[in-house]
Amino acid sequence: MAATRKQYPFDLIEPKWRQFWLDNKTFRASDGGSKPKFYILDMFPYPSGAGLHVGHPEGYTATDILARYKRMRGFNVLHPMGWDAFGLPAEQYAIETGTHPAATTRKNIATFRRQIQMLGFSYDWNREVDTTDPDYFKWTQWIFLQIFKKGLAYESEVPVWWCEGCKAVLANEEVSGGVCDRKGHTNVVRRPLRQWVLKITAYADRLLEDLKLVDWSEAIKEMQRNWIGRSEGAEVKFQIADLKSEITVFTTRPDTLFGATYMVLAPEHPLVEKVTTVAQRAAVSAYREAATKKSELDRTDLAKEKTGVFIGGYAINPVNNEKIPIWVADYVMMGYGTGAIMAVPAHDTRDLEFAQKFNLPVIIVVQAPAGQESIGFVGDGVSVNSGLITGLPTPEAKKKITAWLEERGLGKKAINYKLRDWLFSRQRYWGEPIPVVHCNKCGVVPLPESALPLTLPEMHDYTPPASAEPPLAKATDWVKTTCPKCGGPATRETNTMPQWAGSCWYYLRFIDPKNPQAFVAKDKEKYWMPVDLYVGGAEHAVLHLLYSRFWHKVLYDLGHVSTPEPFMKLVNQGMILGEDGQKMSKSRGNVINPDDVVADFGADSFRLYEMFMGPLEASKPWSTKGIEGVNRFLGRVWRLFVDEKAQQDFELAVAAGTPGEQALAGVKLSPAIKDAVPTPEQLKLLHATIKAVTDDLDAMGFNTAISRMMEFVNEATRWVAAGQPLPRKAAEPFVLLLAPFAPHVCEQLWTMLGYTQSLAYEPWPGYDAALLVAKEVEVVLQVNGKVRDRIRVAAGLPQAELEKLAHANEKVVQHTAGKTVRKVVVVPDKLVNIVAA
RNA sequence: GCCGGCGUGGCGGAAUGGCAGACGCGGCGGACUCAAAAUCCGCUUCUCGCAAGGGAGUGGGGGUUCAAGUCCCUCCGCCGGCACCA
Repeated sequence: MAATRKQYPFDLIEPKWRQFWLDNKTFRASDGGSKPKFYILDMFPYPSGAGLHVGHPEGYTATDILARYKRMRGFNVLHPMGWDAFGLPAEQYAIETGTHPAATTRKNIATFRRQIQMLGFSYDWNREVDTTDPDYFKWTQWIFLQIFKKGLAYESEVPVWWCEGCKAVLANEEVSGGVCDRKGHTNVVRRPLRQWVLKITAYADRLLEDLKLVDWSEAIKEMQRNWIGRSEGAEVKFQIADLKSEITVFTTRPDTLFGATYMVLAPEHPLVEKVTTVAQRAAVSAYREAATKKSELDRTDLAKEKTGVFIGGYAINPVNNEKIPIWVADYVMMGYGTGAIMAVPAHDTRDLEFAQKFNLPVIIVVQAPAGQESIGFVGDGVSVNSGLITGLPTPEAKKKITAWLEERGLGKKAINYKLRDWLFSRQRYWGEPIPVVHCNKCGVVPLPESALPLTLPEMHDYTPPASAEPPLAKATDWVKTTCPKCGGPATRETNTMPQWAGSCWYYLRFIDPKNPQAFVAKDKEKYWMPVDLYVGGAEHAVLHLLYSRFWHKVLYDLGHVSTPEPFMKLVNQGMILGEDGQKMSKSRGNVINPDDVVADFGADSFRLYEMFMGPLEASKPWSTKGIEGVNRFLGRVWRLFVDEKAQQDFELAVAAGTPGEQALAGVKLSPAIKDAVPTPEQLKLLHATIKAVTDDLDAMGFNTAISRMMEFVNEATRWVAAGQPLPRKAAEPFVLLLAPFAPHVCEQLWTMLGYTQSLAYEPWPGYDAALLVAKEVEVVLQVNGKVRDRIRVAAGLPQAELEKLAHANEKVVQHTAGKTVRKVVVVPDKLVNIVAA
């Protein structure tokens, strides 16, 4: 590309307008006014050292187009950008090189800001936030204190995932199958550690329930539902034979209680020790030890074959007083329900597999519907062999047996969630310090608000102590403090917050980014919230969105925010793959760098291409040929508008060394653009284009909107080639339509059209529906559903008239000859279908 | 295994149950040019045919309908999520 001629001088146009927008603060949003508000948000990026990736601008371009469109439609638009800048890579880099993470972060942010600004996004840069800025994380800490004071933060000894590779504790969500999600390390082990945990489970029901308030894709809602994993059932107590203890199990199928033929405890279950008989002791301890080791390695590998050991003890089934054996098996997890189950092999796939392997009895207690085998049937049927519930369909049987248990104090209705409390502390340096101290006298004491922000101490050595203590433990001067309550000696908390913390509430700070009195002023919050549209990658479908909804609800309960949900509409952009159709990665060598693309084709082409590739939500491969195509389109637009002679002069001038700005100013409007009256044909095309682009934008159909504009340009080029003028009344609205997509070149064209102000707030063109009504239409004539001819007729012809025309048509006659007409279907202005046999 | 989503030309992708393949890429042909590039114009689902014209066609099979890429059933494949959740 470098050697070939540019389609148009984007290299001069684009920097000029970017500077103009920054200098004039064109996109500053005011916190109020008479216009309706529209808050359109991108998921802010982690500014990595690798710089911007072509995947980032996809969502950013989509939101930018909508932000610009909404401004033109008269909305007061809030469209901000910032940096989710705490995180491990900067800390790793610090460990390797001694560079302070803050310095690395500053540098990376500068790169990201430059690259994002290079694309001409209409962010209100006065609202930029950075999660590592003490003025920002002061409020992250403040919110933590509100959560703490509400009793939703607690300390707990938690067996955590410790990654030997990262030298760091990972959240459950960061480990999959014993492998570290961040870097792919495989040496991840469990160790118990004192941790801060947030009680997100207290909000499980509302997080689930309120999904119906938001306009998100069903797929994402479903993912959240699955993650929360609510299931209704009962807790049932089983007496242990010859012991005073009892085992409580959780089951979703209390109706199958009569079919329970054994019980299983998780290997970690505290009762295992107590119930194991002397004879079984050796076997049980060996099994438990093996299970722990396995769980340290790769749990998913266990999914193959069931294992377990009989522990010697028996339990009494409360419904029929049968003695059933108690086993220990690792297919029961300590972390879910009560860590113990009643096994009903006839109606649970896992129990059946286990029972078959160990020859345990299988008793049918649910009759499957006709034609289905009852053994292994896990759906709803009719209870059999089940005493008082025999003969009842499953839902009623559940209700009745639960009530029966409840009356006798043997059990109760219960609800369980897969969702666990949120492990909130990290043993890292580069995160928000948790603003509490540990006092020997007073215990855990929150810092007073006046002590915020609690900043990180300067350190030279960021390596964690081998003890798995956080690196902050090494900053002894910082750690030593006094208790805010009793004034006695105390130590600071050395854990820091996870990266999720800062991103849990950034959308609120954008509303009031510099407020020193509050995390957000009440009136501004009320004006801007909720976020009308939130766009980001699907990788945050569960965690980020769940955590931030949780914080938002806590703030809502405390009266700090006015809406129960933060994000009204959510859209996930798809991934951009490499030209080979594979995920972009350095190792594959298929990474496209936005800097190169912008240098070759300009930001407008880059934006336009990212939108033209396909639907926003789909994954699609990058194509260099494709971007050449849209670049060509913008070239056609340019040539449609500029005077050919002036363009040649411009090129000569630039070649001769005239400063670009001056040369550009000499480029004049094409003489074909005149104050002429548009022809009916031109008007029709213009209005059809306006309607299509408007409708497509409202539906976020960016790719099809661009197609429509291409069609307009193709047609308009033909007019001009044929010597027709391009009336201003058609040219100007077109520039406005294209402006949200390719703002730089459109601003330039707008200037050439004689305007002295930015087009950013020009009213969006309207269309006249009456102009779209065709006078003549093409009607398809079908015989037995096959197209045989097309005829042009006046629009609005009555059905009988159309039918008559069809019967008279030569081609139709050919295909109906010798047949009897059975039926005729007429769709006015569209088609006639003659059914004949 | 379970839950989502998706299968349309050589490629990216369009199509409120009513003309499948808009738009772009690529390809072919033409104009301009000494020539090339750039640009402009035309053609381009496959197949039979010199043509006129015919036939087939939206992952496979079945169904509903005058009419199905679109709705229903079933199977296959790909992508994403969860994964012994009791």
